Amino acid sequence: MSTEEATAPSNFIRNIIQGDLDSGKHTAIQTRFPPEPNGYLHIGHAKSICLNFGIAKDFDGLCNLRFDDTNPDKEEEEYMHAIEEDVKWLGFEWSELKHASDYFQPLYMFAVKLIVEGKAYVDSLSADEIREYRGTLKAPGKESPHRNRSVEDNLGLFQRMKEGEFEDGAHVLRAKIDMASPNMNMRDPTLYRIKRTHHHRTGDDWVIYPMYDFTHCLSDAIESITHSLCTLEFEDHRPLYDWVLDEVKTPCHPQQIEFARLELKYTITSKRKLQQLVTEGHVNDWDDPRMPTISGMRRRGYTAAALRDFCDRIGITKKDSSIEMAVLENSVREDLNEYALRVMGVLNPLKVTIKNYPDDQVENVEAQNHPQNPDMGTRKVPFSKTIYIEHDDFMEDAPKKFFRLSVGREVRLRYAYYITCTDIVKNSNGEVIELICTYDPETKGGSSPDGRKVKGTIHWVSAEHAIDAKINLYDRLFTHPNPGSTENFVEHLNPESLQQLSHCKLEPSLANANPETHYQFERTGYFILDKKDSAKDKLVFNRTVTLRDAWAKIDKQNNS
RNA sequence: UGGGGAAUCGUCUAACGGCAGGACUACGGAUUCUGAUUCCGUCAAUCAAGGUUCAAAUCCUUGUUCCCCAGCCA
Repeated sequence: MSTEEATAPSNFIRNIIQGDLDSGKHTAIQTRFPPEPNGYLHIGHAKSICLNFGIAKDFDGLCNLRFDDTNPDKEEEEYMHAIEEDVKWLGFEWSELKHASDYFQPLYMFAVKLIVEGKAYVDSLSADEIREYRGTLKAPGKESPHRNRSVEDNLGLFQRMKEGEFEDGAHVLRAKIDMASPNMNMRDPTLYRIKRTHHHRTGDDWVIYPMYDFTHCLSDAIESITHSLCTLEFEDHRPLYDWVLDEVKTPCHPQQIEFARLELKYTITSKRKLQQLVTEGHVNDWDDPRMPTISGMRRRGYTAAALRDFCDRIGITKKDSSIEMAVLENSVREDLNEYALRVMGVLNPLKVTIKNYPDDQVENVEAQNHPQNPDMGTRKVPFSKTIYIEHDDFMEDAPKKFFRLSVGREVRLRYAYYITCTDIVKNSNGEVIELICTYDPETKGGSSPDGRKVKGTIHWVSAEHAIDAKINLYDRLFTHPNPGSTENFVEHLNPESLQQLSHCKLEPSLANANPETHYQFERTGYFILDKKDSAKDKLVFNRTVTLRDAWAKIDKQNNS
């Protein structure tokens, strides 16, 4: 974009940080984005990325990318690469790339320290028993019979857990806090579990893995994070976050601040559910353009600038909210409008024969690549006797407000001539398959010497010169505004979320289209070449987003 | 009386005791060789009830509604 992006609007977290800077509590800001590599990043992560990296950028601080890889059962290498790619694509640079697994050794030492100080113990209850002992939301839990083992016993047991002497699940290390706490997280939370799973980074070095609550706060402290930003569901974990840091006595004690997750209407932002869509084949992959994943949106043609703008617009608060798709689409249109190359493409072709146009004549009309920005230049588009126009641009029984083609009506062909429809040709089913028109040779270039007004301008391609393409049109993935809240979200998938058109006709310049360039097919929307499904002789375009359509509204009103 | 949070136009979000503002949407209108863009305009909100105050979205009291927590997930 030509204009510099303004800094993000303020919010309560930025206010806190500004306050900490003003008061001298901090002289430099350090944040982090801590994804678990167990799936692809989605629009909700984009919110967190923009927040964490955006704050670091605007306050002249640093932001780390840290993989929260403490559960090898779920985590994979593939996801890490995808996440790195997505963060970079969004336009951010991390200060350091870290892994929670980098800290397994110091974490172990911290655990030993807690044991020595009588703040942690090895419990030998089964998972089921631990659950029973935990009590309920309203009833206090009761202490494990192993809670008062001696420090020596605990040390020995924990050591042997680490050395692989016990079966998975035989023992866990727990913090000794308060089994009667009204906060369930404080009822002696598990710190370590035995898990004989190969870790994608540490291999088989460890058979015990630290839990999130133990790992996260300490990782933050190790990295000298000043503000640890996370979502609302971790609010109840903050006392534990602080407890661990206080008991381990880390020199750095980051402040955890929670904000509301992003919810987008008519979609889901749950890695588990997105994963399910992929595994059950409801979508083609994580980067299916209908997915709210960063990779899906990228493939669809959404831009990083649009996503950043969207994240700025939605704000940061502690209130549960659900954003309308229109906000996202607005950000996408606003960005693309600036620089998308204007071209002509016909999605549903209707043949038009211009009977008074010379049979073998071909004229190259000059078309602007961006009417609002002449610097983007012009191109030549071939025009001939037989062309295709959009089927929707003809109506047999057209209302007065319909400014396009109908028998006896005149329209302007963009950058070419005025044509008037004189006859129509139908097939045996009564469907219109061809229009017979005349053109006015005096109107070349799109204006007439007599200055007569033509209300409608339509796009077209020369039949002989057109190139064929497939085009994917997308609609919302779900028909329910909040599919995630329903019993079975899969039941609410929109059967019409993907419409594939296979006989589209595009102007010849598109033969050289590349998947990095955003196009506006005039009057129909923004498109991008699909980088996966396209080949030299087989073009596949994805419609990123439609243009606003005033006629669609009028038409809808007429029909209702 | 388990604990922890949150309530402002249809949807988001500002205002931190002093004119309830902005964005998106919707609806009008102007311009237009894209029914696009651009421009102008209109509709539209403080969860409720009390209280304090010259003045309350903001402070106090009492309610109401919604969200989160009982993984050896994060």
